[in-house]
Amino acid sequence: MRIATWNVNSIRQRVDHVISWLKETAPDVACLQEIKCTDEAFPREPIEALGYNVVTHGQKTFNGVALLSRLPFDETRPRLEGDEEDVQARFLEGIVSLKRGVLRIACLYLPNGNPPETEKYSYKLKWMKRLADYSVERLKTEEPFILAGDFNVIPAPEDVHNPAAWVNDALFLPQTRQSFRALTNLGLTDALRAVTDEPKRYTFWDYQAGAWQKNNGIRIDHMLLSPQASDRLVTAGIDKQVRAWEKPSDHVPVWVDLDFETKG
DNA sequence: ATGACTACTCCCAGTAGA
Repeated sequence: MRIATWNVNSIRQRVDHVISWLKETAPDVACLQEIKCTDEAFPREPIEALGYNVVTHGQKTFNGVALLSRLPFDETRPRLEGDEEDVQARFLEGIVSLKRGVLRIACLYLPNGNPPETEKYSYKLKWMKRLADYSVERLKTEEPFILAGDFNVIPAPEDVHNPAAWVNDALFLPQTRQSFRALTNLGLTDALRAVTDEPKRYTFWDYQAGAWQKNNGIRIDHMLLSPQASDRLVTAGIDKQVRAWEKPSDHVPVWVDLDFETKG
């Protein structure tokens, strides 16, 4: 089965792209970030028409995440535990049943954190700690799960065109990368890096200054697999081609193929 | 280089993104 993630930078601007991409890549489950609208405003009909169940956790103007699944959801839950005061719509998990057992998919939009000397950065680091705490709890179940989304983390120098330009940025600061490694050190696998060491496998190119044309990109959209999901990893990829479409998102989709049997 | 581009919003100049 195929699981994918994509920061669409406004679902209302990008619904035609999402429809074309769903037909092309045909994920069983897709995680969307930055839908930038309320649940009521989400254009669910054209997506449901392709056979997807749609669950959203949106808010006006900013953030917002959605889960699309061809398999029915046993359960879905918005919000990352660990801070009742956090009202930003950045997390939505869903559970689907497989032929044997279940698979949990967490769709996340991790805070950007810039500028680093402000509370935006401390919010990012706290959010990453909450994500680690969440992962520790889920790992105890020994059931397969996936953290999929826009992590706003450049894990390593080979994941950025010009590392020197990013050394003081919240996406690449040592403490940010350390917090990302804290996740992988728990036993979660960076799916793309499990299948290739190739540098420059980017998922984001800025709209400005011809970044796409110069391949001035960064790899910040990731899929982290629990041990029981990683055991089933067949391959992973990046749908780079959508960045060349007309009026694109600045991010492109990332996906994994997992050898799980589905029901029916 | 206080830039560049895109999308949001009390509909338009200000904010946010990365």
